[in-house]
Amino acid sequence: MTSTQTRTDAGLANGLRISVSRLARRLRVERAGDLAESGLSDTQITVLAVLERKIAMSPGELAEHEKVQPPSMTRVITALEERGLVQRAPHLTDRRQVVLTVTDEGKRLVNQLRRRRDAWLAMRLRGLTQQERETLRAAAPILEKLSQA
Amino acid sequence: MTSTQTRTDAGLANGLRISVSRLARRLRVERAGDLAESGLSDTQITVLAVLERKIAMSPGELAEHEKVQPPSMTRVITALEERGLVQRAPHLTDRRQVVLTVTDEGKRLVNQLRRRRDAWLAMRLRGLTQQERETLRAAAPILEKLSQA
DNA sequence: TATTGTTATACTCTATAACTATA
DNA sequence: TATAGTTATAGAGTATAACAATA
Repeated sequence: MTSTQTRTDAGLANGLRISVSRLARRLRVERAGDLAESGLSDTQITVLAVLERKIAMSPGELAEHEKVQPPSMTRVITALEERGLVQRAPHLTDRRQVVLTVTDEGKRLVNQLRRRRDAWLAMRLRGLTQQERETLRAAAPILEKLSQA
Repeated sequence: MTSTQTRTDAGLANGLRISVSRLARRLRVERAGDLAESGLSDTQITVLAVLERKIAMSPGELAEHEKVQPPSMTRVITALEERGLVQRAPHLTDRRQVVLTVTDEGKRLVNQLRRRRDAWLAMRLRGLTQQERETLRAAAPILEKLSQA
């Protein structure tokens, strides 16, 4: 299975899809420990991380961004707020809207989780040759581009 | 975000983790349509695909492979059997065990889903330069290696 | 009348605990 | 007594429908 044919373009699509999906799955499994330890669900962590980067989003924007329905996002936000990780505040001009921001404690947690997630992969990367790391360095932005709309 | 620092080794881990996770997520979203259309859940499709490649596995082996508990796998298998996609048969020597095989209809469905999943990525790959595709061709087996234990 | 967000409720998937059959 | 699988039951997460407040 490791040597999936990637010579043809169709073969490349198949091989790349499998290897990317498999590594992503492994990354998820590796962070499962942190997930359990933090007591937050997968979506909760993702939302917290999004908010930490792009500040002051509304629940509606977040729901669309994360491809979940608004009521589901309400529950996620409520859970995060009860843990003191995010804060709801009224919108300045439109009082129907809610503005969300990450608390200092939320920021601390996000950065802690982020570092831990990178740690596993960084360790595995050290087991590669210099040449292989160069290849991945070149591939990363291309993978990023592929995922964009 | 696209130009995540990948120059340092720590930066590479972070950039690679993000790009791989994001593309995998995109691949999941893109196949969500097929998933809904087939009426099968994510795990059901995965199990069917595993069985189609490595024939005659037992429920217990599958549960371990997919990192779910045995009762969960029982439900997955039952659902697939009711759809006529897999078949349960008694083990030849140990009558406690169950042997699973994919039916012809199951094989047809797996191959159909597989082709459709590759189609989206193949289309995106055609939008890259020849040079970029070469880089990904070189990267795929390295990503595969990273995900191995 | 349209929108933003929430509450009420139901469904899907997975887990733990208890049980049956076989080794 | 241990193992393979199943049944019974509960919990987590998300969805749809109905509702409240504001534009």
